[in-house]
Amino acid sequence: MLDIKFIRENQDVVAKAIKDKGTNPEALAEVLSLDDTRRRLIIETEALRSRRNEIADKFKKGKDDALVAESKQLKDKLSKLELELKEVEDRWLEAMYEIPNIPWEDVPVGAGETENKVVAEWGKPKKFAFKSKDHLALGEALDVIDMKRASKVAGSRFGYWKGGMAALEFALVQFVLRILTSEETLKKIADSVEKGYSAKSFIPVIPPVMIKPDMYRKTARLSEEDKNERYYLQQDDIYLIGSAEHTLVSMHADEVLDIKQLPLRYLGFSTCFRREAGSYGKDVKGMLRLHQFDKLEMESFTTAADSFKEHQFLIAVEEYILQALEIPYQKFLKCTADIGNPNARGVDLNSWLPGQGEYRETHTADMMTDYQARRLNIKVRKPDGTTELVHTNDATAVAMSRIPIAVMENYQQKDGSIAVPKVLQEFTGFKDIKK
RNA sequence: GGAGACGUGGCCGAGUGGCUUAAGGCAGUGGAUUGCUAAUCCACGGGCGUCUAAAAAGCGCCGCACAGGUUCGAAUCCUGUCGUCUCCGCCA
Repeated sequence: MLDIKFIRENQDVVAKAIKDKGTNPEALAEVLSLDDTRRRLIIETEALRSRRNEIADKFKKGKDDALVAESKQLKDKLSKLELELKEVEDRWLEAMYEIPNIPWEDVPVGAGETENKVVAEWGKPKKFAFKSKDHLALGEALDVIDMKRASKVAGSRFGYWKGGMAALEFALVQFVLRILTSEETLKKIADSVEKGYSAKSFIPVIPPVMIKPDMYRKTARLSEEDKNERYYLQQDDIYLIGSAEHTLVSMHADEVLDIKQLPLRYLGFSTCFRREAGSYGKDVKGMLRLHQFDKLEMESFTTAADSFKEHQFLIAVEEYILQALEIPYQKFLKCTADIGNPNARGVDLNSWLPGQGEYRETHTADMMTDYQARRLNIKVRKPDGTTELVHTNDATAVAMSRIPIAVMENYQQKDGSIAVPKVLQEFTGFKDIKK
């Protein structure tokens, strides 16, 4: 959510953001008109309350029947006004959620995914001296993927990872955990962003995978559109998370953080749940798009001054991981329509998947500025004693079905076996996944 | 799932219907004083509205888990919800 004062004073900026992001064009006018009504009602109710307090004060000296009558009358008027005010405020808040975050200055204006800009490329697609296969063919032959039985048991878009590939996931977890808790490694990465930038370790977290509706709303990840994508457990009025981000960012709701704690970095490991309601017919083959996958997610809380650097830092971490795994990728600066409502900026890394013959999204980094923090009410106390909203950043460390797929397809060998990337071998304890 | 206790500011903690402008303490920030440090003293401390070009100051309203209710008046009484703790039950 944006600051209403900012919206009032910068209507042209907000209107441009709405246009560039392609969100509801009515929202701005609605917010402003509801805001006018809201403030008018506030003034009226406060006048009545003020008079009521005045009367109550006089009763300290003695009772007065005329004043009792007046006060009773005030109460009637007040309860009507307060009801009206609450309705207007609810509607205003709904409209406020529809106003998107303002895109950062370097975000390209564009109407969809195809207008994202490639800003960097690392590695080259490998040429195989034999006929390469996709992960499903490889996995079924090696008996490390079983989608047929998953479909019998759970339905479409589920899979079993088995044997060597299940072990590979645990190896990836340990590998990433080691990098993100090593200040020595992080220092190199942080210095690449800006000499001397904080190399503070990430705190590993295993967060809840369920979240209350109200809290979900406040993370700006439960818009009407988002709801189609979420699993909701009616019996318990609770949602399954789509990413660890959702329960990590809300962890500090209604808190005032000490500036010495910042940057506060978490590495969350969780299963992620997605209905994939809008993706019928897309990626139906294989493990690329599932209802359920595990993910290591980075989440940072920083001051406003550091948030852009932190965003770059998280991207640098993502790149470090892909480079260590020797997976070729392209780096995209996402355009206004593709970054999403709460983002000020977004960067994707698309990894080369030989079996698909294309680069596919494996990482995403979101810069949220104070958009999430405002509704979650997360602040930081600055050295001068005042408080300001924190800025939040989130980014993928490793998304499990996609990186394992990238490993399978990039590391496949002529005999159909899969070589384990060097950096993972100490964690798997084996060098190949064979029949 | 059952029984009980509890939920007050950044933190601790008093407050059982109007003497509360939420006491007092700790931490923080600004200032005064003092060779330095420490100590002492004073002030400030959340949100919204109003005023303002913007702010500050001022004024008003709200704020004692959340939502309702009773009352001229609620942190205080009542109801519901959520959460925490203790015990019992169930359970990996």
